[in-house]
Amino acid sequence: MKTGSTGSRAGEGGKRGRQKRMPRAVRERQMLDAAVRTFGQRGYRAASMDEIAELAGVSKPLVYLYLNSKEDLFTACIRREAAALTQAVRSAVNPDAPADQQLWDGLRAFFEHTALHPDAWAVLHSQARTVGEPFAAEVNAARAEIVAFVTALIGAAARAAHRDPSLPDREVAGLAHALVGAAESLAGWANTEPSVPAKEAAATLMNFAWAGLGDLMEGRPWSPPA
Amino acid sequence: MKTGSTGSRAGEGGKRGRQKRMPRAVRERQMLDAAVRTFGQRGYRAASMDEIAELAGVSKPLVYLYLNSKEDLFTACIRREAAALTQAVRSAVNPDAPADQQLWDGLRAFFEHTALHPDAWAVLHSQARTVGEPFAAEVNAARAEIVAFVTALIGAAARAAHRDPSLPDREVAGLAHALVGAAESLAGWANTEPSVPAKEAAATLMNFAWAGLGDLMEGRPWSPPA
Amino acid sequence: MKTGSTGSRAGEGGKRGRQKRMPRAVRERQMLDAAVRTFGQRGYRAASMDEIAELAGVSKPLVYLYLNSKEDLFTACIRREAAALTQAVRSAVNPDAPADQQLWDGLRAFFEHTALHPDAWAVLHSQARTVGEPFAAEVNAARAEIVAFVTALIGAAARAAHRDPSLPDREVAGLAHALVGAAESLAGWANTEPSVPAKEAAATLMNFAWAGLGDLMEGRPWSPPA
Amino acid sequence: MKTGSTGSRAGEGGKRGRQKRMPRAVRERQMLDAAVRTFGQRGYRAASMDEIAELAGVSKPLVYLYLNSKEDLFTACIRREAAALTQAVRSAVNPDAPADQQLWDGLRAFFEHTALHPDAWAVLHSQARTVGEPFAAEVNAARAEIVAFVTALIGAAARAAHRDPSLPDREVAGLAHALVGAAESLAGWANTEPSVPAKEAAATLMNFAWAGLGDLMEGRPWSPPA
DNA sequence: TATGAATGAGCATTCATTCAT
DNA sequence: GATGAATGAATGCTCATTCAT
Repeated sequence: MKTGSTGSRAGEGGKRGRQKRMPRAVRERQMLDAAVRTFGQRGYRAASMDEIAELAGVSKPLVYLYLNSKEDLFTACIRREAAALTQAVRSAVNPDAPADQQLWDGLRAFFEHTALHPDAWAVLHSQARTVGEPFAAEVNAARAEIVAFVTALIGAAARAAHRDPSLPDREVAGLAHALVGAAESLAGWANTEPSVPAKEAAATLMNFAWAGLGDLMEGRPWSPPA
Repeated sequence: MKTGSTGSRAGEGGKRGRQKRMPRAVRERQMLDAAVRTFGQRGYRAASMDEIAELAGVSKPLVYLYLNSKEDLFTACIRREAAALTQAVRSAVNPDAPADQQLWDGLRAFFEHTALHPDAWAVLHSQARTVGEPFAAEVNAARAEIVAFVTALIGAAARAAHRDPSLPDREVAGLAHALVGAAESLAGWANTEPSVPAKEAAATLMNFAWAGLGDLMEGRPWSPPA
Repeated sequence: MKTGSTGSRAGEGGKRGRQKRMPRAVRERQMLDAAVRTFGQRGYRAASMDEIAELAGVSKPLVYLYLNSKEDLFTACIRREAAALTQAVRSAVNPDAPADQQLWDGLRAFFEHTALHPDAWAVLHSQARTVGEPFAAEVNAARAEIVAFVTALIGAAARAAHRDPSLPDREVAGLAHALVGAAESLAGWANTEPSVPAKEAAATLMNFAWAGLGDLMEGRPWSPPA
Repeated sequence: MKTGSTGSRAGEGGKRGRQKRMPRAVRERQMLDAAVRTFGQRGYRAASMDEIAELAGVSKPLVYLYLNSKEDLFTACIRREAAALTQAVRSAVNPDAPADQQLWDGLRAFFEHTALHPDAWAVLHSQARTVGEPFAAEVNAARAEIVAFVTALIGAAARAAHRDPSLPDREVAGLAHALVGAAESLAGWANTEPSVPAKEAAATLMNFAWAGLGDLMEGRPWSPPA
């Protein structure tokens, strides 16, 4: 809904060619859209402010006036898209549902969101991992938030399963990292290969994560609730 | 002009300052080492040929003489490190062992290798994902090789489990991607957090992948063979 | 559209934030004040119109509306501050007093004024010397006026001393330049070093100028009249 | 002798148009010459690296390779020209001569040097006074060295004149500042007005400084020794 | 085999200045 | 009388790449 996949919104009238005089908030969103797209496709270093400004339909000075610097612009992209993604996942999950249901819902939302906003996903996933850049903290924070979310999910599920003692914390953290990594990888796979729908990707991962390869091989897949 | 018989101290003696006249193969390896290190730490765009040349202890023109261009140099890094990694994994796996043993051995080798060569791993994993760059093909090929390896492994295991019909090919491919992604993510986690040994990372992943979260929660973890 | 009778608090009341609707003369003085301060502290090139406008508490277009361009603004600063300085000096000097008294009074006024308005002095002295800039003429004119004043002073004194032939014009001009330069340098010194009061600076210069180093060394300083 | 007033040294042959492949030291001197000229004529901020590079007959990257940054380049100019000027003055003064002789010799050397290298003098005097710039320290150091030299001279003269107690230190420092300022001002005057030879400027200042205006008016000028 | 010298092209950033309201 | 929105044109600096030796 916000990452500029939708080219030009119809109805604003006429010629195209550099719309003039819009309120700051609108221009800022246009710039962020353009930036997400450019950063997503070229990477942070390779993206040029010229290209972003042009794609946003404004002059470069305006970009600087509103967003300060390339680094700040990128940080703003990260923040916006990370918030959008976590929001999408969070609002798809019912915290009172059983653990596998929660996971299933979250994964579906995740794959749907990443499929819908591939550039945003590229910014978060591929481009942002670069070490040494000053925004590394921002990116890691975003990822850490997701991992923490999953960690809590798994931990709660484990406790709910009456196990005592439950899994050690470090084990749980490791599992969360593994799960998130698997999801990231599958998201890339689903977007690259022609037509792997979000639901199928989610199902594959759910099978993998919940039943385990061992069960799958024995013909005991996990099956979607409800 | 001056035919240097022993003008400068031969061999490794002395202060270190810029060794002269060594065979091409050696020089090339020095350059690749420097390049992997620099690319791994800075990323492709941020790494400068100046820095690489200096770290390699040679002049820039020599780098160009031997390795042609920044792009070619990076491609060479990818190729070398991808080969090293796949070689490490492959040679740890006995194709006649049971599937879970094979997976276990492969994972251990993977985590050990990435822990041992973090810059190489960074080049393969983080830095190389950048789309749009001309070497994307090379990187994808390397990853595809690993995925194919895992795919074959899982496929064989499934067939060996007497299931009929076995899992559909696309499902298997998806599982392989998930597994590889989980491994990649865990490798980053193991290297970042203080002191998660390769073996533990491998065990965590093996548990996750083989037994599944469901089993784990019920207290039925996978246990290492032998 | 809305005819602002007393919509916003009139006069000086309230928080300070951007006073609306004041007479042009007042606004102009605010701008010049801000400009003198900024130019004095940053220099002509380094000062930005943004900073000046902000310091003046108005928007940039207003500055342009009233003062046309950066160059014109700077010229206006020069003119205002040069007039203030010469006025201060002139009005301190009684043209009927003896020459040394006139010089003494003028110097004191000069050092007092520059100590009181360091930014104005910086604009006149340091920042404005830049050759090549289009306002060089204005600055030189201001300085020339002071030199001419001193020249006249010295010339009159010489003639009054019954010397015949009096000092040649060029010699007098040179002396005036020397005296002005010495005063400028001492003004900088007095303002930089901690606590050299204007009066002391004036006395030092008066001694130097009137008695000469030779006399000083022989123990024959000039002593203030009255 | 070193500030590029002399356009192109004859004898290096032929076409002009970007001499190729010269040793680093030579190129560096060319760059400094060009920089002194440009900074002297335009000022620090207004001078562009492009212009300097072009005037030096090299490409901009080479300037950066050899001299690092605009700031460093300017600092190098200051250092070189300050050293040249102080050297010129120092080597003209015989420390065993009487004080007025020393002053006379020093002043002559000063006016000759500044007349010979007007751009260098502009860099030292006009352009460099800008406050807030990072090289202010360098410039002030250079000026402080000259002032210290003059201070020592005056102090020694005072002591040699058997006066007891001699002038207080602060008084001496003030006199030195006044003298240096007068010299600076006269240097500008001598260079601006058509044809005031160095010797005449020196004589004017010497009269002013040594005899004092009072003596001059009474017809008792200082007369050159020897 | 190996390098000091050199550059074309691009990039992030800033600034004085102007519309349209 | 006053301003939010917007830009053309520089400017400092870096980098991959190549000669000439």
